[in-house]
Amino acid sequence: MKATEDPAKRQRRGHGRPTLHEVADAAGVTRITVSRFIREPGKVAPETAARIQAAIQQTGYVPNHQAGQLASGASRIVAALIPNVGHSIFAETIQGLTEGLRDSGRELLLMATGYSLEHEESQLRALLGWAPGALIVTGRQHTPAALRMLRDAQDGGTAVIEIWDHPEDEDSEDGFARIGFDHKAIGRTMARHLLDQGHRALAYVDSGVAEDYRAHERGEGFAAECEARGAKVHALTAGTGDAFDAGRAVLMALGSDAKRPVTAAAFANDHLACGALMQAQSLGISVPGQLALLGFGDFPIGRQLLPALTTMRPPRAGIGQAAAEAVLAAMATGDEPVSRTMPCELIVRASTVPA
Amino acid sequence: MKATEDPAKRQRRGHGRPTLHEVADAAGVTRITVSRFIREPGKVAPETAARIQAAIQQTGYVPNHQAGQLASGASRIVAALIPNVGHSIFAETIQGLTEGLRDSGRELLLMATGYSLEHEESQLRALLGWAPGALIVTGRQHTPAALRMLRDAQDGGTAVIEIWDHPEDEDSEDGFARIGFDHKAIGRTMARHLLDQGHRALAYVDSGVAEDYRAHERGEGFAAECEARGAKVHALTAGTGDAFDAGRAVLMALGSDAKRPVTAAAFANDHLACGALMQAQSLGISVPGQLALLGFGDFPIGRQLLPALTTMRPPRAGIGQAAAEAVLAAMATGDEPVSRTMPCELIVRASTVPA
DNA sequence: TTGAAAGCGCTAACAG
DNA sequence: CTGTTAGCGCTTTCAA
Repeated sequence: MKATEDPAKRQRRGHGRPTLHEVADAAGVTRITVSRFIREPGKVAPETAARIQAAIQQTGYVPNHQAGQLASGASRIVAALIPNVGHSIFAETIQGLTEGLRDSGRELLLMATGYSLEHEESQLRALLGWAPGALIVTGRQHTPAALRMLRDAQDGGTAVIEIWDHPEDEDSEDGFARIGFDHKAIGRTMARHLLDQGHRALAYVDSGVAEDYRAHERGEGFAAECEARGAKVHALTAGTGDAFDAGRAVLMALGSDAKRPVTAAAFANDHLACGALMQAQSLGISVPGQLALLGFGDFPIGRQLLPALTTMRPPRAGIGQAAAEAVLAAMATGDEPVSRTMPCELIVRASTVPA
Repeated sequence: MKATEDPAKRQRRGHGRPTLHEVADAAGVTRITVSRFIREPGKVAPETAARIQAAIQQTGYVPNHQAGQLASGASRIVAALIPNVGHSIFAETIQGLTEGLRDSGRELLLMATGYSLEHEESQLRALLGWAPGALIVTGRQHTPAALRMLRDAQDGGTAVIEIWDHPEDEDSEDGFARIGFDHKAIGRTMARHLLDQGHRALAYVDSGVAEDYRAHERGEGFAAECEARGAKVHALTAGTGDAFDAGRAVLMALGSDAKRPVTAAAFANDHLACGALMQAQSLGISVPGQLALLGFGDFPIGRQLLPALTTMRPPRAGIGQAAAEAVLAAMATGDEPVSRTMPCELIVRASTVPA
């Protein structure tokens, strides 16, 4: 037994921070009254409230959410699984999420899957341990075990949402709310735009990230539309390093292959397209005269180049905000969150349509 | 008393998920044995382990971290406060953080402050409620209340780290470990590079984000070095919209002001500098002949332009990884985390040095 | 308006 | 190797 029987920190376990009990002592009430004051200040007598308020200030009390959540069973946590937090497209979605959650009294628990379904599964397990009130996952592809966890969570009252993917066909329903758009349909839109300009020999340049199935699906839609209209499509895949460089490399490949007299190319994202555009400029290839270029994502740089890049504008931050709204509503009402289609807009600029 | 005495879900409160107790029943042992199996599988007899493993599978048990942390007092949470999650510079830091934390059994609780110290304070309060084992905040400027919370947390054994700022002078020590670099010194380096090229009339274009004091400090260092070497410095501030556009606008302002015969300009970030560079191209201003341009951040686009942009390369993801390592080490040993200078590298390209 | 009793799900300490 | 006892800090009835 230590001689240091300092009354302020005589706890045996715990983390030594002030608890409700110490605030209550300092205010001359019991713990429950302090607890009430924190949650429903109106239900406490003004004088008591003042004393408690002072005691909180004086002790520097910070409520312990773990204990609170454990006791109440209500969860304040919103957990999100994102492929890559550093990628500008998802970064803005997360920013939208954090903004949408701000001042809602909810906290965001975030993990990056690195586009790996296996990581997603293990991280989902870790996340579920926090008994989140809501779960936001990217896309609709999951391992069987992850799917089961998501279903169990939803059955247990957790709001589950899949973002960045919302196919139009009923066949792909999996019982979870979705916020996003149909990537195949977007691929079709991209093809349609180019076909309407009269192109008959096109290319789709896919992302080098093998697990980015959404980019692949845009390619499928693109190819389907081309074929439906009797045009030729070539499928390429970009490299994985710097996206601008990868785009430049793709353009070289496209140009050096005499068997591919492509007059228009669509890309999995704007960075690839911008790289190709800059390389075309270096090579003196006229855009869109000799080659039309179409991107996806509407990254700021695309607007700055000459010619400016035609692209699809997805609601990057909007998806995050919509997801925040949806889970907040679901957590408030107890209902399941509702799906929402967030449309993607075609931004026509000079890289596909001559001035 | 309800008639529905379904043995599987007869709990009164709680969230209805299976608990240790149900796993234990299914495995024919007591809760503590299951708990042990989960934390230290080696300390359980192989046969028992197998039965427990099966019971976990069968029940779909997920450990409740809130309860675990509450009981053990040990925290698995790493909380981080970042100005803007969507900004590419911080997005990569977060990505570095999540990667550094992966498979460590820690979870990242993330909040964005929007560059506001008031937000930081209130979010810090919310974060502290989770009794995080580590706290990562951006920069060394905090409100007095936030500072007190950080100190209290550190005194209570929480690992606290400030990232993206690590001044060299002792005067600015505040007792927290820091991972980053000295922004004033970087500003000096930037100026030195331009001064060494013979420039005598320079400009520093500051960020339009008023609260980004780190960009301001780079400007201070820049100005100090210029003045020390008897050169003239003009201070400008960029607009707040699209950074490329803001950079373009700055270049127009610079060019149209006859009283400012500036021959070199440094920018708070690469996007501003790239905007200015592209605008110079549009206007036929020769870079670096008539005007040398210097950025900060080493964003990928800077390498692609012609001339390529000279810039400072900060360890964007590296800071996140280093922070992860530092807090993991501190949480493991119980010591305070250690500071680390992450150097920033000058990348000389053609926008300041003619080929 | 305030308090007492009970318990959320888990783990530390000590036995056996 | 396994179990018992006690309790983490808070909130929910229900009662005063």
